[in-house]
Amino acid sequence: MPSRLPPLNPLRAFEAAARRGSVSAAARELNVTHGAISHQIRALEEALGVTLFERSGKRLKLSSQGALLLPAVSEAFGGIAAATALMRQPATSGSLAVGCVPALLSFWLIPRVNRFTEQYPGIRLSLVASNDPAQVLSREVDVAILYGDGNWPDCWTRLWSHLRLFPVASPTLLNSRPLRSVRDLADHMLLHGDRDGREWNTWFAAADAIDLPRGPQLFTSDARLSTEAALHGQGVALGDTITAAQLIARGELVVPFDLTVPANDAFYVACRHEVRAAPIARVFIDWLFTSLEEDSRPEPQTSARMLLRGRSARAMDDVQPVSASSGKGTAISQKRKARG
Amino acid sequence: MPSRLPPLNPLRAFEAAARRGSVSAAARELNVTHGAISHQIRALEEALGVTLFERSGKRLKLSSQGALLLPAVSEAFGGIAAATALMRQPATSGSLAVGCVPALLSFWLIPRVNRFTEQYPGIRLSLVASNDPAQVLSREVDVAILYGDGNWPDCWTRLWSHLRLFPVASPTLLNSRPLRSVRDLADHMLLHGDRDGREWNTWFAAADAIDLPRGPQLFTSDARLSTEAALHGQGVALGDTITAAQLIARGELVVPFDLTVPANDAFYVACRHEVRAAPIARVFIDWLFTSLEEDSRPEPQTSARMLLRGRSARAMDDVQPVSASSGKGTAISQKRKARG
DNA sequence: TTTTCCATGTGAGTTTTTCTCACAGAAAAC
DNA sequence: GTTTTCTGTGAGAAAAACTCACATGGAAAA
Repeated sequence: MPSRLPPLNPLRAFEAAARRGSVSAAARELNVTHGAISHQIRALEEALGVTLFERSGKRLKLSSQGALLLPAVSEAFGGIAAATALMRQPATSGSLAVGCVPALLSFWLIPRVNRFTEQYPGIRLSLVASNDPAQVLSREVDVAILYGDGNWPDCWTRLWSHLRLFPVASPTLLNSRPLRSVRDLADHMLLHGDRDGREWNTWFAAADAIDLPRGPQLFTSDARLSTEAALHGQGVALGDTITAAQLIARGELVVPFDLTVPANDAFYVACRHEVRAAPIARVFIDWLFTSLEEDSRPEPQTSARMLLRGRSARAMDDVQPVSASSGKGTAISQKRKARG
Repeated sequence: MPSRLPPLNPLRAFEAAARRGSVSAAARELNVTHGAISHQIRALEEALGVTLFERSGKRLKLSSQGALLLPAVSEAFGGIAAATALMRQPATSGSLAVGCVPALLSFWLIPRVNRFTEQYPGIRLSLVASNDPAQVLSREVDVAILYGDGNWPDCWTRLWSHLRLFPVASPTLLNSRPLRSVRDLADHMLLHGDRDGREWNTWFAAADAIDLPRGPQLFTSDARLSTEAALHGQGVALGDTITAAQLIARGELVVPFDLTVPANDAFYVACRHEVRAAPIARVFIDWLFTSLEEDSRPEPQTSARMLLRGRSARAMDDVQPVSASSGKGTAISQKRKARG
């Protein structure tokens, strides 16, 4: 009766040799002689009763049976290596790859990340501008802040924040070409952070201005670009209280109208289950949530409401003021992939 | 510089002990002494620099660090075991445990299983009468034919057959006490294959006889028992074209009315993903589907329709003949767990 | 064509790992 | 309280892993 598992050390030698395509290279990797690898491969072939390599010519070539075995073994050892690497790794040192929606990365995370790195100097963050959930599973990133509906199977996922959308523009632009009513938007370039103008359509619908003639339009692939264009006075973009909050607070962007539109989607934090269990990931995720709370506690409530109230006194034309109904002020919403 | 992988044999001992929650049980499983397991766990803890078990009381309890490690290791070893099992196992030899709904097992699979075993004499089938999906995951059975809605997570699942229900009774019984109309059912014992009479209620509703007075009732835990009672002339049960088809074809049961009722649930074939990949499971599953096709091809279409048409000529009272709408004849439906 | 380099295979001997055995203490069951 | 069952431990035995030295053969360079 053969045991459930093959001899594991010979299996390790097989995996290294197959991956490297060379007995000598595997030997070097595992810090043993080539003879040891050769013996181990033979031992495994004998235990399994199959030929794992074709031996024709100087170098080994994987047999069809060996090719069947390699993927499962590679994955298995990969999983073990990752899990034990986590065990060896102290809670507050090591590297962490973080994926983040581009606009959020530029306008929220990057201005704040020094708070995290100062608190955890042993952690080396690697930031990736991306809204691709597949990068979580493929291990390109360890933790991701994604914009979407949160339905990513096989991941640990938690809602980070809902959003609301509203128009933003550079104060310089609005000084030279004021926005007194929604109709005045036709005099400005509309800056889209999505490719089909869905965000702006949603806002116009809520403003009962879906059929209003529009001026020139600029379409960009993500909200970071449209926001940057707005910052440069190119036109009016749709912002949200999270990514645009600091820009608004610093007066780099102003909010001409009181109307906000809730997004269908939201920001979520996601990671693989095994990563969620790692202390280094946990401290970063905890930091994300507490940072958001701190942002939404005394300061952004003040700045967002003061700001929007200022605008409503100036541009109350056919857009009605939105009742500030919650202590969190007007949450900003946005369309899927548009915040990306 | 620690190697990429921890010592693999100690890791195997850890996994077995953690899974079993017992050093002695792990020792038995791996065919070594408990002392060997104890040493190996210690060696692993030393190599990783962590404590994997809490040692308070008699038995081991997984520590938080151990709990971090176990899932990855279990999965890794599961993948290796599956891959190597494939290598060792010829396609048409070995043992396969099959779970099957009791009625289907007795009246469909057992009369046919010789066809499979004759075709694959090297395969040793083990049959279990059960409709419990948990047995698939817990490895008590390798493949299961289950009656339900097909929603069993973590399993490979494929629809095998939909069903329709209709009354069946022994010809001997009907000779002495004929069924000329639905009202005549009150003169017979109603044989239930479920505990709440839901099947018969469904059929009576379709027959516009939900309020018809009913005679004596016998409730059984599964359709095999109710069918067997019908075979013994105890009364009228609800049958279906799959489990009752052969009985009907052989004249052991007759169908007094033309009305059939579709089931909410169906028969599904289910197995663990790793089992699905095994050639031995694949040949059995393929055989199941081809056998069903062969059953529904020329012969059962003929026998089922001839049979039902015979009844409609005899008992057309207030039950209207069902239009034979498909080449597969009248499919038989039944209620969840009732076919069990 | 010959020479050189580099690859893997192999058997015997050495080292390391795995395992057994016997004893021990403690917890749990009776 | 006694008995059973559990895990831990050190020393020694057995098995696995590894080294070493020799061997063969393929491929590239001269």
